[in-house]
Amino acid sequence: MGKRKGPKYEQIIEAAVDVIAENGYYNSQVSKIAKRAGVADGTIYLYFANKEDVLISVFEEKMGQFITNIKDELTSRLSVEEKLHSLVANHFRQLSLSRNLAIVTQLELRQSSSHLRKQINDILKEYLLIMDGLIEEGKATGVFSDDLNEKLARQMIFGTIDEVVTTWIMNEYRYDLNELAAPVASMLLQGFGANVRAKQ
Amino acid sequence: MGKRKGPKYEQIIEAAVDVIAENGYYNSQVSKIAKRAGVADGTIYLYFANKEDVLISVFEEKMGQFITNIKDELTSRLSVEEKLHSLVANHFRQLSLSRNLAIVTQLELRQSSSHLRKQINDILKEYLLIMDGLIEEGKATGVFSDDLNEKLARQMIFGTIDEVVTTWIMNEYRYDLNELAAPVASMLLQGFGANVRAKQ
Amino acid sequence: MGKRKGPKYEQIIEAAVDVIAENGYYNSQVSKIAKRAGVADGTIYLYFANKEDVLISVFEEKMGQFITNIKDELTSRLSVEEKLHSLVANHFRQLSLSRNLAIVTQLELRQSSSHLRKQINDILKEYLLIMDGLIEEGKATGVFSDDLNEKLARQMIFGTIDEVVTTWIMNEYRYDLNELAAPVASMLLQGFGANVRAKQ
Amino acid sequence: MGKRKGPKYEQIIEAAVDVIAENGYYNSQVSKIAKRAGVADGTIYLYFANKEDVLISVFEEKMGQFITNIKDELTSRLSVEEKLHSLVANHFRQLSLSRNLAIVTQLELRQSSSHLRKQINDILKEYLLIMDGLIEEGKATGVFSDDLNEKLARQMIFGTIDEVVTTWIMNEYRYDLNELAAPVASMLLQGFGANVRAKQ
DNA sequence: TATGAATGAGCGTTCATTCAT
DNA sequence: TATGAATGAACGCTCATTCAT
Repeated sequence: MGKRKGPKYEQIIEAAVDVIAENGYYNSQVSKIAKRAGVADGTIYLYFANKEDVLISVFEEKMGQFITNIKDELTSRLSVEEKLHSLVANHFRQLSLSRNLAIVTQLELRQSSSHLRKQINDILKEYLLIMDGLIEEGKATGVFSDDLNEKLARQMIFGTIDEVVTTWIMNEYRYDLNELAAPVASMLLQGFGANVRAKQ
Repeated sequence: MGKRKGPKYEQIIEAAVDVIAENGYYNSQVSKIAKRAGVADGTIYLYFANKEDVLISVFEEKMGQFITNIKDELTSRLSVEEKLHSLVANHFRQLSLSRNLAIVTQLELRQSSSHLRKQINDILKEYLLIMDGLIEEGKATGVFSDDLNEKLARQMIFGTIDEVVTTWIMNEYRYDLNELAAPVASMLLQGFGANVRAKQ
Repeated sequence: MGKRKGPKYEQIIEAAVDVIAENGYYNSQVSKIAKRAGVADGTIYLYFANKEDVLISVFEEKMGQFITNIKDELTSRLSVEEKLHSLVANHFRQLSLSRNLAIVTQLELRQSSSHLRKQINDILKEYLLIMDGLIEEGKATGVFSDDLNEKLARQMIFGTIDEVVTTWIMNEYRYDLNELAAPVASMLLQGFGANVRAKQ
Repeated sequence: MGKRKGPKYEQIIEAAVDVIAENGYYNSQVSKIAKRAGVADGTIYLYFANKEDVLISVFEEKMGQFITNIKDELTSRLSVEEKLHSLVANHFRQLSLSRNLAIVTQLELRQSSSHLRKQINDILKEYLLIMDGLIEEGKATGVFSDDLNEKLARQMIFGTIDEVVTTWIMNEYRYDLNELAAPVASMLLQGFGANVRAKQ
């Protein structure tokens, strides 16, 4: 169990995302995922320890790539303001491009047991660390207020981004999520004490 | 079914909150709630249509009072800044006072089926409308930027508050949530273009 | 329990017939019968030992009157042929007049446990004895064949009448059951060796 | 669900007949049938859609063979009188050979919901059509009266056979059902106007 | 007598997981 | 590796019956 290799592993992950997005978390039986992946039910257990392991792996794989993409853009030499905007824009862009992934991470996977969600949070930690670094840099460079509470600032970034994406899904993608990156980043920066009047 | 009265109704609601907080949403069987409430399984069905109805009622009852409390404080003649601070502080205070309720609303109830969450959203709508009113007032009185995106602003308020509370729970209440109301409100106001330097 | 008196007893019996006819045997809960009878659930148990007792009593009361009616007409001085015709006609007439009773005795009560049906059979015994007497008389008077198997003859009478009524109900009363009394009696008599050519 | 194959399907059908015959229709839980069949509860649902489907299938399988057997004998070149006798004798013989089946079809399955009984009736229809054909032939060949009501005649055949079998079961098989075929057929034929004195 | 709120045993069905092939 | 038939524990809900008032 837990041997990660071969194309089957990927097939199952992809199938899980699609099945969960289409049927909802609690209608996503192992047998349904197996069928969609084109493998037998039992095969799932050759690649994953159990159903929960499949779901965690979905998040791991997908969020791993997600975070890598965001990191990649941040390494370039950008101002803090540009970095925050880049992070938000990248976050929105990636979820815009894969609505199934958006549904799964924003809605369906949150229905999982609190135990599973703790593990998901661990995976998210790397993403949060990126935000932490960004805030630190903002303060160090004098762009953000000295008295800014860093932890709260990060929670504000994540909470806002998260809520904006969720609302977009709940509104059935009726507007372009990408267009919200600029105003969202602007509000956040302003909240942190950066002078962004000009940008808005 | 669905006759709301007597002490049993309240007992069941309270039992449900405790059981869900302690066992998690998907480990909260009807029989467990009944036992905790000190009634027979069947008695649940004299007061509620089904299990889902119990959960919706938990949210209705608790959120109803929650929102009423927040509204009550807002009717006083306060500035927009004071109102936003009051809202955040009140939100944090109420959840500080009932950790089980906090767990249930922030973590466990989100595991419910999307069908149930839609109903929960309807209840939340009233809360969101309060926020909308506040933002409108802020723009009308010139406290907030003219070009503030109202929808996004509300999502920022809700997303931030929500994330702050969730993080507090995930950190096992290791700090005082109430002390975060002022900085959170301040960051939000600043994000909306209000001049709040002095207050912080 | 089992005190048979007062108008409530009758009310409950009547309510049971109606409720069973309208809802079917397995949708006829005690509470439904009580509501229809205009009494509390618990009151049923002041007049009947349990639900099964209600059902047996329905059959007892209704079949008792049913059989009495048939007996009354048979005491008159009629020929065997006339008596058989009278029995069939009377049977059909009574069920024609109360379709709810017909549904209950022909369809719904047969869904009861085999235990209950044994008791129903005991009640029917009196009716069967009437038929037995009739057949005996037919043989004694030479109207029926000497070698007629009396038990079988009775089963033929009952089985035929029963099936004709059931078929009539299954066909939703689309024809007049009463008009079938003459041909049915005629077939039976002929089957028993009576010369009924002229009558048909 | 509903995949009919392998020995398990047969096992479950046979187990159902035995369990129903021994415990009565409403004491025949799925778990009891599964245990008797030597399979897990869940296995039932690999072969049948639900409990009702098991019961319908019992009737389908058993009645299907029952009717086929009767048909097979009727295709031979027999007189109408012989055919009717054959039908009755065959009916009696088959139920004599499987008392559990007799109990199930005559007593227990009649307790099923009217919905289920409608489906059972559909299966029986083929049997009734055989009887219809027989009666028609009787009239066409002048064996039966010209003025015989065909519908009633069929109800007489079915009602009589049915009642004779039921009575035999209620009398706990104390006599040989097969011996009743001749007199029953004779009575029926005579009732239809056939000259059968000689045969009896 | 009469009430009706409360009881709790009982059951059909699902689905994650196993294992013989 | 891969299969998929088989497993059986688990749970929401109903309803006949009781009993305090």
